[in-house]
Amino acid sequence: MADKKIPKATARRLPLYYRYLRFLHEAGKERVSSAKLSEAVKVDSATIRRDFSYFGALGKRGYGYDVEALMNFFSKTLNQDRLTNVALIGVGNLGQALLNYNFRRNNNIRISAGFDVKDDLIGTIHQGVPIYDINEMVDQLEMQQIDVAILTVPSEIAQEMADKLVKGGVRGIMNFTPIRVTVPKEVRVHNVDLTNELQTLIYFINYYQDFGQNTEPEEDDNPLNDLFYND
Amino acid sequence: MADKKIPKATARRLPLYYRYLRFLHEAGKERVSSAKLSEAVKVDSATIRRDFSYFGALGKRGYGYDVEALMNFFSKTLNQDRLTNVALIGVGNLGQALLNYNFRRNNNIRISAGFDVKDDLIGTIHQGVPIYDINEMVDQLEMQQIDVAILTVPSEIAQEMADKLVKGGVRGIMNFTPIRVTVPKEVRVHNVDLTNELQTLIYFINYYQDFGQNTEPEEDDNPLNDLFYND
DNA sequence: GAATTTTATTGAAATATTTAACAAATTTAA
DNA sequence: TTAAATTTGTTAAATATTTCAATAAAATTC
Repeated sequence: MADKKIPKATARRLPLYYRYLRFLHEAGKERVSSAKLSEAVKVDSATIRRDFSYFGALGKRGYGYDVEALMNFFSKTLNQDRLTNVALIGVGNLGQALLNYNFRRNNNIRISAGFDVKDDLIGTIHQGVPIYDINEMVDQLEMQQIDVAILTVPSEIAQEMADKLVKGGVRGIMNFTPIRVTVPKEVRVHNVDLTNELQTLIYFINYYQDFGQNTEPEEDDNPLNDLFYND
Repeated sequence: MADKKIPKATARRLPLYYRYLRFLHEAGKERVSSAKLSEAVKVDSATIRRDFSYFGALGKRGYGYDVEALMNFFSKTLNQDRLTNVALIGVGNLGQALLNYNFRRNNNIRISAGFDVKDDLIGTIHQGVPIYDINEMVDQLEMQQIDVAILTVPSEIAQEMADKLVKGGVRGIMNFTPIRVTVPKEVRVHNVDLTNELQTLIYFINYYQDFGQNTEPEEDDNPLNDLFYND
């Protein structure tokens, strides 16, 4: 692995590259260029080459990239060569949808334990995943050595649950609650805030009509392309 | 008021500010400082002040910001002063969870129509939302003047559905499929890729910890950079 | 009412990220 | 075999974003 610092923006794109490489591999493709990749993942080809270059020279000039080799490289880089167990905290509405979602299908990630407070859920098995009492959470997390959790509980108990997760040794939290939880700096939190997403989208379509991703042939110059927000 | 362009990074944080202002208002608070806000939303106070300043002088020196006034300002800015109807394309696993999710509770956003191919869904009402045949989609979108859609269909038909959405006049798409759809540049797509999220999280906890980069002040992290790839 | 404190605003500096440009390596075609 | 075409890797430039520092205004305290 490269000993240079990987920019966060680059890190966030890696799964995207990885997924498309898997697709190409499955389709029997042996080589791919940054230009072709760019088309599929909608990231500028210069950015792709720049991203790859942080990891060293992965391609060949005049040739492109070897699909299988690159796929394997990213598989390792993304820890997809070993199974990652994930805990689901809160088996409610969204939680159950995520259980069904089945991350494992194309990935070495699976939800291996669920936790809830509801008596009628505790002790049951959903989609093959056992649901435990939240009181057992710290113990179970330690015992099962789980270090990633998905947090889908009511806002009111989000921080409390985050504290328990930290106590249980979890190092990464995917937080679906709108609360920005406080955790020690060595624990990583990714927030997925669906309401925020929608509001931002609505804001953008009203004020930034020009910046949508465009991959279609450029129409002629649109004065809106330099629209400024005035109010 | 400022006639400067609002940075996208700023725009993405607006809903976060808005939500916390609503909370403060409900709690009867009349004023708030950028420092206090910073604590709750986990964004550096300097960034908050800078963000606000793009919209003009919203606060008072030595005092802070008037909660109600600021809340109302953002309400307008985020179009929360009028109802936004959203279409749900694909009433499956995740789709139904989103129907239950009920964006409307604290927001002027509601899913007002669902679309699917399954006969047993078509014609039914879920959470008060009528489900239509996907063949009626273009017509219904036009008739109901819906301009935002949530896309939760199987990958294979993601592009096809996106095309229909565009034809129906939709200007914003929240895309839960892993496919990066191609749309005209005036249509905005926000990608929410749950598998990507998890993989990135796993990458971060493994890679960035090994390299000791977890001491950055940003550890609580700028949550809003996590989701979007299409900028 | 003067002194002190708080805190927004603003411009500038520091970081981070994306895009552009192009030499070097390789492949392909003639 | 050689010339043309392709495509990477990398440096530099351009953008975008965040953070810092200086200042000024308002509010509070004494």
